This record gives sequence, C-alpha cells and structure tokens, in this order.
Amino acid sequence: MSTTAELTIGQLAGQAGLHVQTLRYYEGEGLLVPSARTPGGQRRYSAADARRLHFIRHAREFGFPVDRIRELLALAGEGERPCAEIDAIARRHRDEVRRRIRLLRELEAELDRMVSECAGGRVTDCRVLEVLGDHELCRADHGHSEEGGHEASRA
Amino acid sequence: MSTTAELTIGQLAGQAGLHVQTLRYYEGEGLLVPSARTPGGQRRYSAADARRLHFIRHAREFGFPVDRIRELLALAGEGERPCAEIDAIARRHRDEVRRRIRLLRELEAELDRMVSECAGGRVTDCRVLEVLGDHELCRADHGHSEEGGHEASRA
DNA sequence: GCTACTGCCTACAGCCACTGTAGGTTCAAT
DNA sequence: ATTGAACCTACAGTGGCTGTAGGCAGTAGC
Repeated sequence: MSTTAELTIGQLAGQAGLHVQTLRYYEGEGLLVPSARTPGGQRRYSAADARRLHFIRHAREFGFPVDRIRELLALAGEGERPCAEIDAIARRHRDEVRRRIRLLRELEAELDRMVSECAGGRVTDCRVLEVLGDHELCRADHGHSEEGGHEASRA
Repeated sequence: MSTTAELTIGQLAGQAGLHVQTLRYYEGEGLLVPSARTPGGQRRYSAADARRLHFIRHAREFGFPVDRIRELLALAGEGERPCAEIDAIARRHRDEVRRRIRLLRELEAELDRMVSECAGGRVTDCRVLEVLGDHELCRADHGHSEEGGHEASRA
C-alpha cells in the first residue's frame, strides 16, 4: 500500500467523524499507530491508516469492544488462515447482543406494567414506588437471572 | 418507624445481595446514610434503612441510574404530592429502554446477516471483515441515527 | 525574519456504578 | 488478654472515551 503519510490527526478525525482525542486513545490502545511523525513530533496518517481507522470505527458502531477489535485486526492480517476465529468473535458478540435484548425486553415489560397501572393519584399511592419497594410485585425475577444485576443497567 | 439500629454493614449487604463497598458507595452518593454509628465509628443500619436499601437495589435492577433514584427517594418522601413526577421519571426511563432495544435489534440483524453470509473460507475472503471494512455493505446506517455512535456500545 | 493564529503535543482528571486493594482499627468471643 | 473476623478510610482500576491545562509546531501574511 501507499507509504505516503499526508493526513494530520485533525483531518483524519474529521474524515472519520471522530474526535482527535479518540484517535490518540486508539493509538494508546494499540489499534492505530500513525505511520509517520513530522520532525516536530506531529502525527501523519497514510491512506492505509485511514482504511484501518474506518474499520475500527465501523466495528465500534457494531458494538465490538476495543479488545475484540484488536483481535480482529490481528486476524485480518493473516489472510491465508481460515476465518473461523473471526466468525466465532462475531457470533459471540451477536449472542451477547441477543442476551442484552432479552434482558431489556423483560425490563421494558415491567416498566410498562408499572407505569400503566399507576392511577395518577398522590405519591403515597403511587404504583411505581410500590413496585420498586416490593420485589414480590414483579413478574420477572430480574437481577437473579444471569451473572450480575449490574448488567441490567449497562445493557 | 423503628429507630433501633442493629444491622452491621456486612449483615445488611448480605441480606440485600450486595457488596459491602456498594453500600458505602451509596452512602457517598447520598442514597443511604446509616442511622447510627458505634462509638468506634462502625455503621449501624435500622430496619427503615434496610427497606430504603431494598428500594434502591430494586430500582437499580430496573436500570434507573443513581441520580434518578435520588430523585425518586426525595419524591417518595413527599406523600401528599401528586405522583406525576414519579410517573414521568418511570416513563422516560421506559422510553430510553425502548430506544436501546431498537438500536440493539438493528445491530443484531446486521451481525446475524454478516455471520450467516460468511462461507467459512480463508481470512482474505471473510464476509465479516468485508462488512466491517466497508460501510456501504450495511443496510442500516447505524452510528448516524441518534445523537452518538457511542450509544451503540453502551446499549 | 517576525508575528499571529490555528492546530498539534503530552499528561492528567472526569464520567458511571461499582470493584478491588492496602494498611490500619474495632468488635465479639474465648 | 488475645485472637480473628469484620470493619474503617482512602485510593486505584474498569471501558471508552471526553475535557482541560500548559506548552510546542506549522503556516500565512507582513
């Protein structure tokens, strides 16, 4: 590929729709090291760097964590090997997304029920507070399924 | 309510299925201040404290952020006022959950398509990498809908 | 060559909701 | 009086950025 490195960090960031700091963060994480620096120390990116960044950005939009993207980039460099590992990463990620959807749907149903049952009276009679205060009023046993109740909030 | 404060932090944490540090964190956040301390400085929680913690835990399981829970607790203390504000918080949260579900479903569809189209050959021909490398191959324009591409990863 | 200005540099703090660690103190039982 | 578990405070780390402070590099006009 071309070894000319002409893009500044600001130009590349603008092109990718990312912040300049994000590119520096990716560099720190080992995802994208600029192919050159000026004598004064400023980063210069080549067209190959730009393609690599677009791959990274797209993978992030797909929700792949940075660690997975690092793996994907490493595997992508070994063109002759079978792509089973890449598929496995993608499949695992899809399954994780499905799991989150499942959890969120249960949550949505509970929230919906809670909201729709509230008659709109005074706070002392509020159905929302009642449900939040008493676990028995829930249909689902959220926070006991899966590994961490923590997941529900992130998801 | 009872003003006897007999539970240690470890006992209450165990009862609620939370870590001791989490209770101290909630205290720092102003959600749950123990109603007493021993002369030696150890926290002691009353039955009212325990009820408050169970409310907090349950609200967290519902995915309410700590700031919202602080509001809910404040509103819950004003029994005579109308519960419209509480309903609004719950409804807003439900809508946010719905939004995340929508985004995740689009994501899942893309991931699924990507995975199912891969023929299982070599890395150079991998459909997964191809899609990640070229935005044009996507059906959805993720990362351009909503405010931040950042959302997709959190969700 | 000088100045002004923008954009770049490093290093570090902050976000959220915890979790984990280090180093020391208190409590209850023996 | 001594042990040992549980407690205390204070701080660092998680992920994926974002924002700030204080200074240097590069370019355009004079």
